[in-house]
Formats: sequence, C-alpha cells, structure tokens
Amino acid sequence: MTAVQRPANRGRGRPRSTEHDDAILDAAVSLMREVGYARMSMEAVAAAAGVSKPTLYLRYAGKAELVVAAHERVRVGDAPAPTGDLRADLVAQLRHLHDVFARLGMSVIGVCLTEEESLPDLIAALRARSLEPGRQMMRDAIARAVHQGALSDGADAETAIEMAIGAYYARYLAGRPFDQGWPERVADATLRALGAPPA
Amino acid sequence: MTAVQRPANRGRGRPRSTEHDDAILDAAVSLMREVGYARMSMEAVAAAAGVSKPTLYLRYAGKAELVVAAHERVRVGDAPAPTGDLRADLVAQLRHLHDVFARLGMSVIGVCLTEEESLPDLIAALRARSLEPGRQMMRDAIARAVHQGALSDGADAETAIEMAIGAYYARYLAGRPFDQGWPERVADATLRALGAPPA
DNA sequence: CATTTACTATACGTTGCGTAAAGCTGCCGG
DNA sequence: CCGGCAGCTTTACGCAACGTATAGTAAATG
Repeated sequence: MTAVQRPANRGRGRPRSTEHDDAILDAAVSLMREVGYARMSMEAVAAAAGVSKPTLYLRYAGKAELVVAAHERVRVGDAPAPTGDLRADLVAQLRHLHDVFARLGMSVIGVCLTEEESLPDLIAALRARSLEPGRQMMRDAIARAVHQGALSDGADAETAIEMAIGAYYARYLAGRPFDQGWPERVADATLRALGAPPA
Repeated sequence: MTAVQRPANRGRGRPRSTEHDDAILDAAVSLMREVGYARMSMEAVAAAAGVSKPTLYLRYAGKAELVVAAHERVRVGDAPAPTGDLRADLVAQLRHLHDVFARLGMSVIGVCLTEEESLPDLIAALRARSLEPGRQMMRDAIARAVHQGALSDGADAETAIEMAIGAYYARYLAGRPFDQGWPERVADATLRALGAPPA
C-alpha cells in the first residue's frame, strides 16, 4: 500500500503506457464479472492484461483501489444525458444503474463496505466519482420539474432520490430479477412519493 | 471449508458449550464493529472469545459464515412487533434496520456481495434468515392496511417495500447521517408512493 | 467403563497480497 | 545526440491470515 494514484505526469522519463492502462482495467472488469472479487487475484489480472505484477502496483495501491477504478470507468462510460422530462430521466438513470452493475457485479460495493474501516478513502472515492454524479443528475431533474411547475416546491427530493436508487440495491440483495418494467415502476412510485399529480 | 453448520446434536458425546457459542458471536460482533471485516482475523475472534481456533471451525465453515451468523443473531434480537398502524410499523422497521447496522456495520452485506460468486449459499442464508423476515413484516402491514380500506387495492407494495428498505442502503452508501426524522420521512414518502391519502 | 463428541495446544500447508532487487527500454530535455 | 529519468520485466521474497491436521484431555451417554 505505498504506490501513488497518478504522480502528476510531468514529462520526465518514459511515459506510462495508456494501452496498459486500458488492458488492466479491461482485465479487471472481465475477471470481476467471471469470478467475483474474492476469487479474483492480482496475478490473474496481470496475466490477463499481459502485464507484470509490479506494473499493477505502480498504478493502484491495491486490489481494492483497482476494482474501484474499474467501476468508475464502466460507470462513466455511457451516463445518460438529461432530457427535460422528469419521468424519462428517472427511468434512464435507473436503467443506467442496472447496466453498470450488470457489467461488473455488485462486488465493488461489497469491497467498499468490508474495507470501510481500514480504507476509508476507498468508499470516499466511490462516492465522489460514481455515486454522487448519479444523484446529482436526479437532483437537477427534480429541480427542473419544480421550476416548470410540474412539481410542488415542498417535495422531499433527497428522500425520493435515496429511495429510487436504493430500490436497486434492495432488489439486488433480495435476489429478485430485474424484469422489463422495473425502472418504470420505480420511477412512477418515485413521482408519487414526490407528490406529483397522477398522470 | 469442511465443517458443518450444526450436526444434528443427538446427545451422544460431550455437548457443545452454549457459552462458547455466545462468546464467539459476541466477540465477532465486537471486532466487527471495531475493526471491520477486512481487519478482523479468526485468531483474534478466538482469542477474544477465550476459545481455540479449531473450536471456531467446528461451528462455522469460515470467516464469512461466522459473520453472517453474528448478523442474524443481532437482527433477530429485537425485531419490532406489528401494531396495526401502517405508518408506525414502517417507522419501526426502518428504525430496526438502522439499529442492526449501527451495531454491526454494513460489512456483512459487503461480505455477501464480494463472495457472491464463490459462496452463493452465503447470500442465500442472509436473505432467508435476515432480509426476508423484515420484508415480510412490511408486506403484512401493507396487506392489513388494504384490508382496512386505508389503502387502495392496486398499490404496488413490492416496489414500495424495495424503496423503503433501499433508502437505508443508499443513504448509508452516500455517507449521509441518519438524523432524527429520517425514518418518518421515508415512511411518509413510502405511504405517498403507495397512493395513501395525505394525512 | 467404553464410546463418542467437544475442546486445547501447537504446528503446519497454502494462498495471495504487496515489495524488493537488478536490469532493460523508451522518451524527454538540454 | 546523449544523459538520465521513469516505466516495464523477471524473479524472488516476506508475511499475514485462512483453514487443517495431530495428539491428547475433558465431559457427556449408555
């Protein structure tokens, strides 16, 4: 646990290979999906990426950090853009949530929870770089709806957002499948929770 | 990973010490809260419980299983009884959820997520013995309210339950504090999501 | 009393994380 | 064009922690 995240690459010696950057993250994502966090070894990631082990540790301070980085990359991949329609934006955000975890699994969350006491920076990074952007998008969409008069001003937006996003976690934990209409059902329930007039 | 959960204690040889049972689970709970899952070692649990390491493995097949058992015990401790008032029951269940994780931390959930691919029985046990009972209590409370006519029949109960419980997970992950009015805010939002007439 | 099971103490095998040492390799700055 | 810095490889290692094996003692039942 000594290596640095990214030492302000001033062009001194040999530059870091971006192809290796990609290969490492791709390998991490694949292995994560295939065998999960517990059975994924750093040796295996290095091998799959065609890279030596010290190269991994040059970039990431440890297994946990690597996994969080992999998650961030997947997450940022195709974040939905706001459309102006609150319901549509909620649905899009919920679908996105599902897509992300369908590609990586929820192990990432698990790591942050099990290491919370030992590596507090980890969950902080996850929050700042992956979780918070999603919430912010929902906050904006709600504020826009209020501004348009489609929603009354007193709506408890934070609670509604927590419930919408949380619905994903709870359903995943419960082991229930994510069927076709799930995002719509949650979006509609969220709108009701916000006090929106029934469609 | 060979030991058995509980080999049908027919009173043949020396009976298993229930004091040891308790000491082990108590030690696990304490250490869990103090250092988290990642830094909690089986040796430390054994030492804190005043027990030798093989005694641990006589009861639990591994660290993960031990932690899930500890969680179950805390959870069952003081599960709230239904009162007949839906809002009160929702609030009670949410408070209970918070109490449980305040005592143990969310590492338990983390373990189940990181080991999901390697130990599927683990998350299954968590679901059956800890998660499902809480959901069932909420389901019953909602069904009762429908029966009393306080709620219309078409309410999407499962989605509402997912959102109510999930709100806890999402807020925890976001790192926000659980202030005084949180359970009430979520309960009220849940009632609105269920289409309950405003109080 | 014999048997069966629990428990202790100790030591061990194994896995996998993270690091260290030594030596090339490629790129930038002067 | 060349000195030097940083990236990369190979190999090997230290080490923590999980889980197990062995041998002997303790406590219950029939």
